Amino acid sequence: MATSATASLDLNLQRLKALSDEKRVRILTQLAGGERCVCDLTDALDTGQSLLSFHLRTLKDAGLVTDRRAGRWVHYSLNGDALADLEDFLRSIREASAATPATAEACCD
Amino acid sequence: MATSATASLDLNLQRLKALSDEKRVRILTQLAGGERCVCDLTDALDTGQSLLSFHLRTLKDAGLVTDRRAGRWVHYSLNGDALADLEDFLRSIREASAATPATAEACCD
DNA sequence: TTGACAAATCAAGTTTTGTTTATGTATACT
DNA sequence: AGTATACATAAACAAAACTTGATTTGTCAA
Repeated sequence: MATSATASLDLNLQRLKALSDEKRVRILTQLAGGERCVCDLTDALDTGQSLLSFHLRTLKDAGLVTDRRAGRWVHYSLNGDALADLEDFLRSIREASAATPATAEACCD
Repeated sequence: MATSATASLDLNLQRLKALSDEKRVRILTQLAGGERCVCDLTDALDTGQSLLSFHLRTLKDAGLVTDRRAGRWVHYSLNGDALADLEDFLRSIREASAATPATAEACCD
């Protein structure tokens, strides 16, 4: 068990919601290649600046990305720890499942 | 690298969407405790039967759960492989991120 | 200080998604 | 057969999310 205990169910849910949009997932894969400023992302994702800003805020509120101001530009980068937390959350469900006997309680017999 | 290559980006996205609802996450945590029939889940989640059926279908369409008919009852159980695929997908993004040099290409200097 | 540029915010409109209610289908029991 | 139970589906509605366009904030350069 790693750091998953640090992320509450609500936080994990917020992060899952943040990842439930294609554009936001694409943003993350872009950021996986390193820090990016918004102007680069608008080019890469072919999206309006305002819309991109909206999605970046969603990701930032969920703690999945961080931002850094540099002059006129704002650089975004991926927060790997948040992703790791989410992996741990999913694993905890999966491992609980694996631990249950194959023949679980019959529900209504 | 495990089985993640088997799940396309679209499938991973569909699964992330399926996990972006609190009730559906709670269903999964219930199923982590073993196979459950719908009637048990309605009790556990305090949700109408119809609504539960809707959410179960969403999970099933995403491949996150499987169902098994037994007489009048339908038993649902969690598909651990699908969760594992999702973990691998998140990890692949995270590890790509970790592999990039700390000082990435400056975007607009 | 003025103008230009990068990005965020706001206020709309549109689309998706979740919820409810009613109905349909399948199985079991008598 | 007929009835009851367990679950799925359909339509109508409500709520949330996404998208767009206009405006605002912050920064830099002349």
